[in-house]
Amino acid sequence: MFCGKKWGAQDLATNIRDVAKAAGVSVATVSKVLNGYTTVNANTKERVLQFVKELQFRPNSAARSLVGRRSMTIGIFLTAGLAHPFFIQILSGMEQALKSKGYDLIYLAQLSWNKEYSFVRHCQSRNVEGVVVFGFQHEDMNFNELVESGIPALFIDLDVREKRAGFISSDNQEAVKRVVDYLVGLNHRHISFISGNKDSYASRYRLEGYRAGLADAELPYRDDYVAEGDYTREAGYDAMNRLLALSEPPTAVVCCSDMSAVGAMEAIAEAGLSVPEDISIVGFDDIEIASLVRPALTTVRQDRITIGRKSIELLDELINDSELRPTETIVPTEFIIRDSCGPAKPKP
Amino acid sequence: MFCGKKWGAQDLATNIRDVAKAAGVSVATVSKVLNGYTTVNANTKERVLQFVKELQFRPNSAARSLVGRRSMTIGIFLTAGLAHPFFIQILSGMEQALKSKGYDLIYLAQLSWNKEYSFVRHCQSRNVEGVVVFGFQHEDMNFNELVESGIPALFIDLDVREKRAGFISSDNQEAVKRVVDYLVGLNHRHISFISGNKDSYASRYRLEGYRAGLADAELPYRDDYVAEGDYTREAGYDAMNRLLALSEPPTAVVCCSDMSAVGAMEAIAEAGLSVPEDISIVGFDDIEIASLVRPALTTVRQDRITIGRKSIELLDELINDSELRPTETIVPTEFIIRDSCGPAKPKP
DNA sequence: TTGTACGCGTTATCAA
DNA sequence: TTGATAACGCGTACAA
Repeated sequence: MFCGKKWGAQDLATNIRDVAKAAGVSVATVSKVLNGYTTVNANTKERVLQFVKELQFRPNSAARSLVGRRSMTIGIFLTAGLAHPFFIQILSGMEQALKSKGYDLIYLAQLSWNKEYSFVRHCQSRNVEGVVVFGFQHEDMNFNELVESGIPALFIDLDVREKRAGFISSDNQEAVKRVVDYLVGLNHRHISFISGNKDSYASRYRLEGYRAGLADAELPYRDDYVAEGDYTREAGYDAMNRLLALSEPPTAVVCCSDMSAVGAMEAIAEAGLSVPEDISIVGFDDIEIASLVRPALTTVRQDRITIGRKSIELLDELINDSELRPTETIVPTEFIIRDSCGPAKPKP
Repeated sequence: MFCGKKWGAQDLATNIRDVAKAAGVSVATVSKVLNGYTTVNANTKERVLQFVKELQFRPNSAARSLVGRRSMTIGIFLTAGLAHPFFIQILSGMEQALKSKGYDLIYLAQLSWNKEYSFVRHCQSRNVEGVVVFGFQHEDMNFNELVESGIPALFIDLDVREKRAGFISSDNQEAVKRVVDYLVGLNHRHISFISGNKDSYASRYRLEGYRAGLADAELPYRDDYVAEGDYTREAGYDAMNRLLALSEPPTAVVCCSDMSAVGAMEAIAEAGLSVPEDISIVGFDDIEIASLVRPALTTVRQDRITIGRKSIELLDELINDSELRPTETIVPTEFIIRDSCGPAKPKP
């Protein structure tokens, strides 16, 4: 059976009254000291702080958020679950900022998609001050409810410009344009694109970059050179097979993720061709696998640490300034050249 | 500036009083309905539940935990940070159990190692009901404080048997013994072991398994065949180079992680040797990379989903039964045979 | 400069 | 079977 709120035999958690008693002042004074009021005598302040330290006092956050002060809690809202290979790197970036801003991170595990459940209500019941959202589309359930709730929200990889909501993403368009420029410089004239989920924000802008790169080189845009994927290895494999079946297959392929690039390379190997001699491949993300695979993958590195850190910093601004206009932040990428690209084969 | 606790123009969060008013009953009655008391009329119960649904009422968890009821919050305590490649898979397993038990997960980001900071106080101030701990050693700071605090704790990969604390891990010893048996079956007589951090719990028991396997095959244990690593690729690379420098290098190597196996394979390739023709390699974990690398890595799969799920289930038991004796749980592993092992070369 | 007293939203006790 | 009310720990007007 559950045996009360505390864990030990007796309640050991010191509260503000213990500190007040020890320091010989009132609880109000202790509270003022802790909340940075200047209307308190330097000596008493000193004394109070000393006992706070001695008794290892930490204000109970439940009581604190109950009286209407801050809960110092940020929620994360993920469609893909915590273990998403890309998101997890973002988390490390978030850690630093969370720490320096003093937030703890709460993962609302109860998330479910049935009608009874409301993510917003869940946040409210937890007194969450703001949320980071990842893996979302505009059409998804709960989206409007979230945006309209006025809970400060920061979206990763989804362009949301609403009151109290901002977003952050890599410079997808510029990144892919640079990749195409690079391939053009290697004399490629038949360049394909394997997309991510077709209406995901990131994939859309990467496609734009692809078109811009072609336009810049005065190369025609061909529908059949764009193969739809969904960021996965399997989708990359299938997409590549479709491209190989064309009467005039591409000599270079830009993929929307490293995993789909790996899948594409497998398809190429199965077709008896080789990378980069026959076909050049470029990935996206620079996950660990990119440098492990053979040939090592030329790819676009997303600065996930910065994305994570900035997410929290921006969310913190959104929380602290209710009048802030919608913010959007684009994080530069880095082009990592390894071994999966080579000069285009001269026409036979 | 910060503008009050709520996000919108007015406070929209319905509370228990709103529900009571709407249903024409007292707050006490609503509370009883919500907490499963049977001393409430079926009709009123019905009415109350209807308005709870209609108003989308969710009890404020801060208020709830303040009055001494449960906070439904579980903390995680990691030395390695959230992005640890192994831990992240465990998280997915935890998700399911958290959801079904009704917990949310809080990551105490403020974690720091200075003297002022007390992890236990942090948990108490957040009313955390229990913690999952990963990446810890017995000697680590805060360890005693945590164990003595009486906060229910579940350790992953660390053998802790204390009041209110239990642990879970893979069957490390058995797993490695089976690997050695397998290699012996391939006629290997010179089998090395690349360890993880030498005093980590997992590495210690894997070493035991290695010794047991050798003993079983009546093969001598040689100190110089055990190379210390720390689970990383770099350490695996270095360790392998030390093994290759022996006057009688091993023909098979058991590694404590897939990443160190990858490092070892790189060292072997650089030495002009090949896997598995010259040297057989076995990894541990079966992370995604294991199947991507060439040759695909033969390895031990840890059932991370089960480890994660059981962590929460066990912790839940620890939370709900203060008299529970220390629990320990060993999760079976699976031996995954791929392409990195072959028969031992006959002596020249 | 300090202290008293009320309220935050909920649960538990006890009287009705 | 229901309702009034005292906690829970803290922040903050307002009084001293």
